[in-house]
Amino acid sequence: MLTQTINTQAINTQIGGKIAPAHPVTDQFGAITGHVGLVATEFSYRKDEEIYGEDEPAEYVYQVVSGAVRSYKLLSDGRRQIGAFHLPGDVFGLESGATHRLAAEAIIDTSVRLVKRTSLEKAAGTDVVVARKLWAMTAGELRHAEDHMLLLGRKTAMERVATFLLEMDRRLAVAGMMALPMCRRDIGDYLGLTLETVSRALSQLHAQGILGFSGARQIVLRNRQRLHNLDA
Amino acid sequence: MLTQTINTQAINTQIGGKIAPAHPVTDQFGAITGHVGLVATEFSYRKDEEIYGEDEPAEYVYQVVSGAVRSYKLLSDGRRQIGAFHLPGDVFGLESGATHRLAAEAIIDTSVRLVKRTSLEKAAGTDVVVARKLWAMTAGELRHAEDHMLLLGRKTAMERVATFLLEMDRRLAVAGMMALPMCRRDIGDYLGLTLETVSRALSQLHAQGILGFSGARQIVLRNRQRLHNLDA
DNA sequence: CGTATATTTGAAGGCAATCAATCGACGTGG
DNA sequence: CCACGTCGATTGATTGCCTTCAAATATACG
Repeated sequence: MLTQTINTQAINTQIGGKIAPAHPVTDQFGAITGHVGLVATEFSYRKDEEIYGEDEPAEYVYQVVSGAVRSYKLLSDGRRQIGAFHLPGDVFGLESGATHRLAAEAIIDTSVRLVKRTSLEKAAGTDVVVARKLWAMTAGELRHAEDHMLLLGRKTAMERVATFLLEMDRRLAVAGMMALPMCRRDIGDYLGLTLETVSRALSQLHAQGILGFSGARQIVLRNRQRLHNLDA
Repeated sequence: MLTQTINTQAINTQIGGKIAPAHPVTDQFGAITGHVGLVATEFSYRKDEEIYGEDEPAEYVYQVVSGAVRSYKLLSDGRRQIGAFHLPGDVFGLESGATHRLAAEAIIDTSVRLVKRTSLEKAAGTDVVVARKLWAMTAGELRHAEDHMLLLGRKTAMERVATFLLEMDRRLAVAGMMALPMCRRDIGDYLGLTLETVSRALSQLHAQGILGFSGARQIVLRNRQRLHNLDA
């Protein structure tokens, strides 16, 4: 399963250069592992590979090094709701309880760092700074979920797509351009829409000159203000 | 503003008899205040009174003693998404950051107990048990939000109403009957539907004999199994 | 008991889903 | 280098579920 075990300090050194270079302050994983000297491990998943299943015991906490991950729930007939996308630098799979409440899959080839949940629990039991950090990370996920409930319950299709584009622009734009790792179906399952509706909304935004394509997943926002206006 | 200040121990004694009699184990507020001897205060709100606004500084953490509370977000044009209902025994308004992410209003006349957020923060800084409890409470809210995203993004109107009824049945049924504190509009704004759609779904369930009414807000579930089947 | 509010029910319309076909991008092998 | 095949994305036509608009009925409260 696990390919290698390396010293945390070495990993933290890597972070500055490789992970989330745009947001060095928000490397929450490193903040924890660096603080208590936990041993982190690296591991890789291929496109569409499951990382963990819904209701599975939460053995590890993960941080995306490269690639992208989707967290989702399924209904019995296959309907899927993606609760979050995890991009380089993001921590996912953190649970206060014993099991994962959503399943996680690699969207593309992805490498992660991971630490045992029990190690974090133990560290939190002796170090209030770690405990505070774990709480803050869960609270951050809750904030995102609350915003997303508003989107899913009350926004129109165009508003949802506008919100999505602004979120992705904020999280993964490099030089004004974003390379989406996920397909239209993933976007639809994140926004509570069908892939066709997502495609139509993007086409409409393209026709209005609000965004440009260089391939279906390479998008450049040409007018963030108008996108904000479409976002209710 | 605040009507009285009373000893925590006395409050905890009250809890057993008055608050959440059906779930004495899950009194998380008492677990904290009892542990570190925080001073709790009681306060009352009238029907439809605001308890705090969205993005307001989070000065207090609350527990419903009696009544009911709705937490919600608004879009600029007035569309509303209720994220959660808070019933007797529930803690709400707990934030890891400095501000409330949702607004809160009393649905009916409501009394709460509250403690200063800074007191809890301080307690969590010296007592890892308190810190762990705060994390667990936020994680519980996150779990509910994740379930609710699935409902809002992927369930049909009838499935949403069935889910709602089973949730309320679990949380506030007494002797097989539930007295809903909230109106149809609140239910609709919780489920991402209109009040008319909620009403039609309830009428249909009534016509099928799955539930009975004694007044629009007094509901008795006559067949939980069939309701579960409707819940995907 | 009367009035205001909440709920139910009906009729019509609209937005997104579904069903279906074409287009385009990418990787492979000839 | 290009033909081919596959998967993903776009576009079109139609359907349908839920919303909107409207009115009647029920409930709560002074």
